[in-house]
Amino acid sequence: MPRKTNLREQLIATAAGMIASQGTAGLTVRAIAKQAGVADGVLYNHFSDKEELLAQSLITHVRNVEATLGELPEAGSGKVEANLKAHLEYGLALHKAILPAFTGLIGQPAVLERLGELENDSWRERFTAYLHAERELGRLRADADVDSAVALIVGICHETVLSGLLPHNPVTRDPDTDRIVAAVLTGIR
Amino acid sequence: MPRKTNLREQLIATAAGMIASQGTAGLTVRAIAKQAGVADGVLYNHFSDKEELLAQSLITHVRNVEATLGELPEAGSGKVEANLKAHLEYGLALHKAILPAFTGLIGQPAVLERLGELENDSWRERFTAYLHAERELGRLRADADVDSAVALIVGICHETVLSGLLPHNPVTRDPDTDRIVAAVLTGIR
DNA sequence: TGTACATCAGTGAACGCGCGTTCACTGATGTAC
DNA sequence: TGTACATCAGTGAACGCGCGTTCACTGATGTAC
Repeated sequence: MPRKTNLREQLIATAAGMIASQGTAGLTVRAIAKQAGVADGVLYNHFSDKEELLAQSLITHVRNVEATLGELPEAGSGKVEANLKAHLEYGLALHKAILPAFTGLIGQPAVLERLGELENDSWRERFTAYLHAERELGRLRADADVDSAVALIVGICHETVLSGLLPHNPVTRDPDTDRIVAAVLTGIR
Repeated sequence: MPRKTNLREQLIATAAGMIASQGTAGLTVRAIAKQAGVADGVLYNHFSDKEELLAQSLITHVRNVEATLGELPEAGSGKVEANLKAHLEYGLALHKAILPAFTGLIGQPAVLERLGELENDSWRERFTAYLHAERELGRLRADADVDSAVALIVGICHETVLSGLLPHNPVTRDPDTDRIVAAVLTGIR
């Protein structure tokens, strides 16, 4: 095992990896230290407490996930259906990788409050901007309620991931993104 | 304080009330016992362990919430817009009251597995049935993708509640149900 | 180059705490005569 | 009716455990001469 000079970064990377594979629920400082191959107490030489390590690791985790996701399409290029589908699938993949880590922290706002530097729902903002641009280009109805469409699409991302986390559901399949896109574009009446 | 003959029911009612006001995160058996005005250990005379009490209390909590919500409209009656809005507002109120209790348990599947007797997303099922009925009555397009519409509406309920729980969002307003309904009915293109 | 000392990141046993859970005990209530 | 005993729901101090955190100590490394 190569000796890293910067133990702080090593601990963050290790914790981020553990968050990715098992979430934040039940994640202990001892488990992180063992995984990193260092002593239990060493984390307090580099962080004020567990929460600071967790907050930094969450940020790293989110960035790691975003780095694996492709680019989002530009307004005006290609077909609207395909672009909408790409945005939806991006959001689904993003939330599937990220939401479990955050839901495990719902009882502890202290960690979440340290995440200010993580500009949060940047995907949602980009998606909103994309739809506004398409509307101005005339590729969506002039009176289309873009903000509601965003809320619907973002919601289905959360809903899909949450349903998978709460085992009370019989079967949870990923939604058919083609059909969702069609429904949002066309409506049901 | 009136002495209840059935301490088991008293403990469930007390815990359900605490779940309603502060969720399941950080809920301890001592806090429940204190709130109920009984000894710490008495719960083990009536339940096998904390999880059994929690599971029963969750069921009671859900039923309490459902009892406060009004009736859902019947297909064919009134206007579709108003009916959809009523379903959406029902779902929003239901999830706002229920989801926080469940998200606090995401790390502990043991409790959730004891909830089998709670027929779970009965609202979702009724909503799906409602939309199918409206389509057969000709009040929705014959080729309307009802299942996707359900997924979108359910999703926005989860999304709204979750955004309120995760404090990383600047402002979380309840969605404008009229606009959401219009967007789902009409689409954006 | 060799030696003595200072530094300081890293160590891991130990601490305090809160949790779920246990169990010897209490004392009100029911029963037998 | 009165008395002795049995029952048992309820009590709460105590237990074991895992957690985050601390801190006296180690030992490799750098520095001075």
